[in-house]
Amino acid sequence: MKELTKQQLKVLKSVEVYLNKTGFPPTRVEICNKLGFKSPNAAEMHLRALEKKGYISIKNGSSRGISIVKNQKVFGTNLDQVPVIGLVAAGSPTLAEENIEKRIPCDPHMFGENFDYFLRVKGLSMIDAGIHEDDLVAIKKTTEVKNGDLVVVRLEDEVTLKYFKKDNYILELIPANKDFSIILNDIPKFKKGSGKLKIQDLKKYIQKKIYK
Amino acid sequence: MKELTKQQLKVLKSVEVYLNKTGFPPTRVEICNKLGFKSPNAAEMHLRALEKKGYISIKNGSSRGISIVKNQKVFGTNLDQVPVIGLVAAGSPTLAEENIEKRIPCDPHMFGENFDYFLRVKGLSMIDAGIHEDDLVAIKKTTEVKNGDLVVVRLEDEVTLKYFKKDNYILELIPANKDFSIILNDIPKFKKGSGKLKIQDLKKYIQKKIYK
DNA sequence: TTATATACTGTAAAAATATACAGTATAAAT
DNA sequence: ATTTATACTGTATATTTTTACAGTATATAA
Repeated sequence: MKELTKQQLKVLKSVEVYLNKTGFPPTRVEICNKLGFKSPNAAEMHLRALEKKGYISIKNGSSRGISIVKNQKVFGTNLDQVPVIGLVAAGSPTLAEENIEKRIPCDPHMFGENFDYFLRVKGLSMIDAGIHEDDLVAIKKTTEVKNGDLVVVRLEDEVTLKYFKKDNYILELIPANKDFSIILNDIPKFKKGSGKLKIQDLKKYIQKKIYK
Repeated sequence: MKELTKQQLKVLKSVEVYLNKTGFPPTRVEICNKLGFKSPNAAEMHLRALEKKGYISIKNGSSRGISIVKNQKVFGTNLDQVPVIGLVAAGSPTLAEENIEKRIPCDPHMFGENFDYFLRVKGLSMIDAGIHEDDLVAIKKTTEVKNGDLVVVRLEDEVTLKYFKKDNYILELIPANKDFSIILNDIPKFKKGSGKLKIQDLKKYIQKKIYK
């Protein structure tokens, strides 16, 4: 993404503000009024510069035909390639090449917050959470885990999704299927650095049955 | 929120679609082209009706000056009270007062199309569709049922959710749980006016686990 | 010194657009 | 039988808007 001049940034910001306030884009003259320009051509030239640099797109001949370009994906080429990792036990779901099932071109902000990869769900252990076999779950790496969060857990060689709950000295990892039993662990056995339990990732947004 | 006519809803949807696609609102003529109207005044009148009913706002004299009014709930006061009905067999889910579990203040257009009430799901019969016990399902009354639609079915005194499928003389009501068997019916047994089977409602949008 | 890029003013014309007015048609309500 | 609401067509016009063209001014780079 090319650098913007001070004035171009001003124009871009004023377009965004106008859009947020009114729900539709401004005209050249409206931009001029806002920024103190006296000629509509001032706005026009800044807009064309913003278009050339990929920050906005302009529909020629159309009034207010300005739209903010979110992800400067001209051909879908520079969409992020988000890796898909199978939840098939045996080792933690790392982003190492051998674990990557495939890559899906999509926007890592599609659920608002950023995420790092997709996990493909195997088995029926998450059925009560509305997550079914072959669903893709968007995973975000983090170190902050709250009670109730859905986390990716590796226990020995098994990798699963569990709800996280910690009350003082008791750590519970609750599956989302009533047919499965609750795994309940003493915290000392799995305390920080023990290497036995790793809460590696945290998940908030679920992507259901796309890209089979 | 006042009710919309079929055509007004079409216009509202087309504005939303245009906005999502382009980032700015359509002109009257563009709406006409999309919906097959031949006079810009057709769009104009629908837009003014939508404005009067509070679904959009229009900046007079401004090109493309349409914006979608998101939630006109300043205090949540003028939100519709949508009834919740328990799916507990024994009689069809009518809107009669004795069947209404409670009322939830919310926008009947929260899923785009209008709907009439919420149905609270009991049992596990819809688990494969991602619908779980105590989920609320938004129901829309209609007489148009297509194959694959999820419908509310009353059979004698039992009320359930089923997928609708009709091929010539065979009517299938398919549950969304592999553990349940498929009910398959000859159409003559349940033909129009027999009183045995009533496909009363049709459902397209699922509201999951809000307002417990 | 001479380009070259940025940043405008000022004007004007062509095209896009909103919007008013005059009708027609149909179904439902009174 | 008459009104009322919905749902348009068709035309026309004033206004909005884009956009091209001709300039001016200033700072920076070659």
